[in-house]
Amino acid sequence: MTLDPPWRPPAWELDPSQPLYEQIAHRIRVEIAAARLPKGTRLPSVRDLAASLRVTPNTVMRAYAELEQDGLLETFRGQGTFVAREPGVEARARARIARQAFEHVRRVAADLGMRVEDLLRLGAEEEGGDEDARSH
Amino acid sequence: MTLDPPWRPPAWELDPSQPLYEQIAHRIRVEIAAARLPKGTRLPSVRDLAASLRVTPNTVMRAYAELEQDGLLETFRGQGTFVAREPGVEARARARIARQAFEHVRRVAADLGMRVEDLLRLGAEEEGGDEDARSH
DNA sequence: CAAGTGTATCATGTGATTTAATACACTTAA
DNA sequence: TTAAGTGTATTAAATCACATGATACACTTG
Repeated sequence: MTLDPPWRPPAWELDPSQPLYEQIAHRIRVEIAAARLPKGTRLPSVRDLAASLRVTPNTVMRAYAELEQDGLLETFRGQGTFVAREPGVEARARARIARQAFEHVRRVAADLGMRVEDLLRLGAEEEGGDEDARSH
Repeated sequence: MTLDPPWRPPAWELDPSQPLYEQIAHRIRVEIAAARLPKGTRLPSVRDLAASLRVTPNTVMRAYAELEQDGLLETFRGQGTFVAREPGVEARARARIARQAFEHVRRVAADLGMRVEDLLRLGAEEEGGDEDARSH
């Protein structure tokens, strides 16, 4: 075999209380968006990544499937899973993430009746503060 | 009875795939942060809100408990649940939400190796666009 | 053919969430 | 005192998404 040296994922910690397959998909999405995963790059096989993450192949499958659904990946039976060659994948992935982030703060700001600008300024000021301010 | 006219929640839809008690807590948190729920305001009784949301009293209890834990509410047995009188509740609630929102975009930007400023600018441009841009 | 790909389908287990039904402790008005 | 309305606690059960584990199939390449 040894067609292409498959991309090797960086050390991953799967902690946060989010579905495993979502975490996996998210990490890959980010790697693509950040252009650290060039188009055409071969991903680890479902079984390999599963083993490396101490997870079931089924779970990795679900992550890959979601990303293929998004058009970020393309798979070929018997060959492997690759970052989509379609032009603009990185840009699309990046734009998508950026838009979601913006809409998030947009909604929060609207809920509070604030402008996005002011909300973020306030949030930045609170950096590292608060913790458990109220002594109760 | 009829001590105080308890605060009447606006029409609520409990759709998003988040725990019910989290959704309830979030809505109240926002109302407090936005100062639409002044300190000392009496909330609907656990049973009333539960009935109005077509939910179990247990679920509302959990939401109230979480907010009391955060110091946003204070409860008195036999009397009811109220917005904490402690000075600065609204500000604290608002600051907390703002900080979380900021840290969110902060992390996303870091993941992409972008500055928060640029991330949001990009996200704002994409407003309403994309949808399902890739034709696959 | 053999080894390595993706894919599909089960049955099963697990854990958080939610329901439902009670029961208890307290406060207030009648 | 009584009754109605508060919050609170407990228990059993149902549900559901998630993840596992095992197995089988389809395909590509050397």
